[in-house]
Amino acid sequence: MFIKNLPHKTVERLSQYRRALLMILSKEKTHVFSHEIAQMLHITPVQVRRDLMLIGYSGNLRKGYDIKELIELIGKIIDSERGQRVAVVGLGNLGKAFISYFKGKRSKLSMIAAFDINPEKINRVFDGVPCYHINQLPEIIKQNNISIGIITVPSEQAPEIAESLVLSGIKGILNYTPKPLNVPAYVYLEEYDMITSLEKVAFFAKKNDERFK
Amino acid sequence: MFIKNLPHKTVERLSQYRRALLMILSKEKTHVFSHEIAQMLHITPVQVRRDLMLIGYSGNLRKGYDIKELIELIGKIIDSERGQRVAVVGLGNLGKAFISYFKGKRSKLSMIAAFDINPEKINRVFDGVPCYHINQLPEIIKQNNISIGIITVPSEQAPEIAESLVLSGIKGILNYTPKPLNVPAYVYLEEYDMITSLEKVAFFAKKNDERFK
DNA sequence: GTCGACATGTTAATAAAATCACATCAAAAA
DNA sequence: TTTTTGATGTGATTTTATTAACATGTCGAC
Repeated sequence: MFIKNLPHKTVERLSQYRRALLMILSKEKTHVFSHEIAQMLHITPVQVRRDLMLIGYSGNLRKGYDIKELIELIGKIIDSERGQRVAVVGLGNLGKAFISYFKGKRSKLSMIAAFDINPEKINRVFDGVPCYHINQLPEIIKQNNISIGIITVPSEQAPEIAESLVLSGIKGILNYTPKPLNVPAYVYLEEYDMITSLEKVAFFAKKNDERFK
Repeated sequence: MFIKNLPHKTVERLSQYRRALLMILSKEKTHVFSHEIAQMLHITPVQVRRDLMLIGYSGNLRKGYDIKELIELIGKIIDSERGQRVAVVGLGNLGKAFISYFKGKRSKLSMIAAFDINPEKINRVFDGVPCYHINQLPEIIKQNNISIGIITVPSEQAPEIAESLVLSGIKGILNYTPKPLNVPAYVYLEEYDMITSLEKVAFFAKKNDERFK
């Protein structure tokens, strides 16, 4: 399914719509209104309708949107038909958090491998995911056709890991390290830094506080 | 220090500038050019200059920006003069990751407490941070004047935790749960969902792949 | 039947963020 | 001195994202 140039924010929200819809889907409730979706995610109904417009989905004027149909359509758009395989590099607390959190979420994404350098972790299975030594990374990535890598190693090591992932043919990287990475244009890179988020919250909390005082 | 209405994105970058600058600060290197900062963070020099303009900082036309001065100025803007105290609710893998990650980062933010319900964790210290039972939360938050809460509990419990934090007088919340929260306007709320991020990477990786094929 | 209530779908307007384009200036080089 | 180089600072523009406004359509009530 092709929709040209879906905005980044819309893609994020589609993922959230789907999850919210999966939660409320039931025998009794087969349809949902834009304002209901909006309320669940604390956004406006217009935003929801606009997003659905962008993916070309039409609801029923009186009943709202068919939940099941909508879930399926979102899947057709954001999932890859053949599924995508994911690996976590760095099985520290954050890597583990990701894996546990991921587990059980049904999805076209499957968590295939973890990598670390700690001998105690290597060749063991964490939450269903086997852990290998980092120098097996290229081999395992290629063999299993893993296309997405999540980097949760200490930041100094992030650049070499990224390079190794790219050389192994990865298509997308999610970097949780504060070290900004350099990747070629054909690899999609998303970065998230927890400390920055915290400082942002601190800043706006302070500001809010002054404003409401 | 007051600058009216700094854009969200600028605040995020200021946090990153500061960290990058702290890394390169040394006796030999006292000044930095906008294009150097830009290169470190993979953004454009104009973006950097624009951000610095917004906080009213002027560089030297020939030498660039005084690193030390800039670090200090950013501190004056994004830090709270009296410091802010932070607590993590939920000492699972993610909560631990946050604490370890946070440790040692010098800053006006101090991690004061963790909360959990697991008896094995309660009344023990993790990475310098004491862990209490969740029903002590209001008490500890108030006593220690904690103004920022990070939520890393399982998502079902997130709403009640958020409510409890708000009632205890928290000023900002960072929610790592996929459950969108409801808080009054005087509390700043930032939400981040790892699964959504991953799905986003998956989507754009797929798209990129098609485009470059 | 027709009217009112209430959703959807979409164009237009606005706001937020990033980028372009260039005036300006200081120092080194000619 | 004068010119060239290479940086900053910022108005103007473009791009991205959100919100407003409203035309349209369907069902139930009367």
